[in-house]
Amino acid sequence: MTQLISEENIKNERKIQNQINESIKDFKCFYFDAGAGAGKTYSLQKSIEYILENRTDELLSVKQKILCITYTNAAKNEILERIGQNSLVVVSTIHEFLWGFIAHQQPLLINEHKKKIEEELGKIDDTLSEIKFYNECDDQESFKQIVLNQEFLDLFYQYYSESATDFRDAIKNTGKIDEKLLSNVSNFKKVVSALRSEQKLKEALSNSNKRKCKVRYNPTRNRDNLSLFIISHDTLLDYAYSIIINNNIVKRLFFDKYPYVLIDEYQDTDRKVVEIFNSILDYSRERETNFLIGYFGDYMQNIYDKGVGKLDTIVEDFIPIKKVFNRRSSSQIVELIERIRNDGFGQKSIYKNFKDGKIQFYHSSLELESLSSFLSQKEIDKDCAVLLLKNDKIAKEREFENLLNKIREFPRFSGGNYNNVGSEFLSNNLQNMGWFLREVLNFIDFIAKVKNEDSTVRMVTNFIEGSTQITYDVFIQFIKKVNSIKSTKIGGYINELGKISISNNKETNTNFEVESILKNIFSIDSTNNYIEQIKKRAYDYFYFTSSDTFEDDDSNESERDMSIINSFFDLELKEFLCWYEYVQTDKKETGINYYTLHGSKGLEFDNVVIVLENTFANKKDYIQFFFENYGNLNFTEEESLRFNSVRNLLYVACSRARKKLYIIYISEDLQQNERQNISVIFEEIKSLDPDILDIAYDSPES
DNA sequence: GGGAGTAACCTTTTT
DNA sequence: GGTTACTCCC
Repeated sequence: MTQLISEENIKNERKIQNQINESIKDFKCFYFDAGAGAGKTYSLQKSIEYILENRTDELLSVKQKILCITYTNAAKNEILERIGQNSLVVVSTIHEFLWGFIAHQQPLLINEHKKKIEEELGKIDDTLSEIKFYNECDDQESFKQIVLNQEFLDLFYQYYSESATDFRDAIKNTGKIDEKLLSNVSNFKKVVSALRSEQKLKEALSNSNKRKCKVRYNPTRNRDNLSLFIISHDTLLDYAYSIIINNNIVKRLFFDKYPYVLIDEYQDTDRKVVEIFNSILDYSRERETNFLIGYFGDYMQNIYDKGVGKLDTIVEDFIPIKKVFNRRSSSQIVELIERIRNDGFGQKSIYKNFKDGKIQFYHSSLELESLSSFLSQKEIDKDCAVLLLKNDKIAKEREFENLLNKIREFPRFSGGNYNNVGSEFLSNNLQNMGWFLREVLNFIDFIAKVKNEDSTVRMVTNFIEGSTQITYDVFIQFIKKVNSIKSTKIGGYINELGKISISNNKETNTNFEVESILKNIFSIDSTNNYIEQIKKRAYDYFYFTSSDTFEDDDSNESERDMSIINSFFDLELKEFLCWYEYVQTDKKETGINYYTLHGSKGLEFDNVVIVLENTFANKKDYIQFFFENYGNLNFTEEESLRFNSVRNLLYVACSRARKKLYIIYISEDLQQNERQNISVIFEEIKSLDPDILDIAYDSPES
């Protein structure tokens, strides 16, 4: 059934776009708020097209461009796809753009960098002064000399991650450190690390005036390395902010070049970015130059801490434009998400007749034993997404749990590097994937293609050097041999694969080396003992924590503890295949898509199943807090932040559904007010507990 | 019982 | 890396 839009709503929608167009025409800055599924990106696209239709000649004659800022590369690509290539439109992520804009201002950047280093040195000073033993140290200078000695540091970092006792013993055995300084190991570590960075930063500072010194932006790693003049995302914004705010010439360069700036998903952009644009706008007004800023977004979908969220108090004189129509969902869903946001935004379905949606809320007092039996019971198998809070649970459902847990044992993913799991292992952006894991993924890609009967010959032979010369006979022989590999473990599998030999007596010039596959994928050079070489690479990757203390890794190779590496290669190949399936994020029309609630942002499905649980974000009542406090108006600032973050996440997740939405809430028992509020939002509460009749949970009225 | 030190545990996502 | 949970000792 096609959904129908009334004449009136078609008109209403057009009116909204006209409002935007008028603002653009008159250079009146605006912010456009539209709910989930309203078609924000479409409005943005139309706005760009409007400018192109009316101002192309003008832009061309003064060599100006339209600037469209997005938050993610994915969004950037989508917009580029929609508007097509056009030299008058620059579409860019905010970081990419700002870096392009200030990268060549090296003197200014170096200046910022020096300030940043000074700041950092100040922080180090504070840290040191807070630690008692160092403060009371009679001779700090000689202590410094002892611990900053390279040999000492080598030992220090070698034992850094060992238990406190082992670490203490190792340091004690050098005979250089008085035992009483080691009574608190973590403080000792803190002091030595602080002194080490202090030394490096001071060195960097004294080098900063050299000509070759350049500040560089590294977008692939979210960490500054100030002593090497490398900055990352947040620091880039800091520098850009300072440079632009304080330089009218730079501001003028900006608005002379880009008279129209449109910003997508404004709620996610950093507050500093808004302030940068505000300062440019102020100066353009001073100079009486036309300059337009338009924000497009939905503050209710701000689910990351850094985003600016609501704009009204930051851009007070901007025209607010709002769209209440929802183009995605059935009226049931639209009404539900309106209740979740509960701020009177007034969303409504744009359709006359899209009223066959369905919402069911289930409570379960125990963790679900089998999600799949729930799914099959509900007979949802098409265009469906299951949304879970944690990556752990996704790994479990997708059956690569052991792989995930093994990964977390390595230094690269444990301790302070805990967050690397997300970016380097679970990232659906292959560019961000860790280098060794990318090799593994590549290998799995090869296996998957060999195993898949639908693969073309080309898809498989792409992995083989000199593959153009392979005869069909040889190819079939090869596939057969690969498919008869017995080992179910990845290490064993690689081993057997490396041993495959293809008899090739017909054509002497056919150059087919099975080993070239492994050589290519894992960038190894010698021709034997593949698995050992690959394990060596694995070690280099998994044990390199990049905390810039492990610059050289020619640590005694014979001393390397390979036990975890070995158990990594003892994992079932199947787990790797499941992981591979998961990170290939292509949405499946049939079958079930798994995402985190966060990761579902921007997507849509006919059917959505959301599993909610309370242990999340270091809380034991993450979801409960929202249900208990729904409608509460007396929040402290902290409570309000907490409440909003759950609300926004639920809003994002629930608004993915077009037709059917199932919520499964896992919570030991429901409090009275919690139950009441859930009933207000979702109406009926059903129980998934086997021994409880549904009726016991019906809403109070019934 | 409390304080100090250590070990264990942890949310998501993007740039 | 930051917070919570445990353990040890006085």
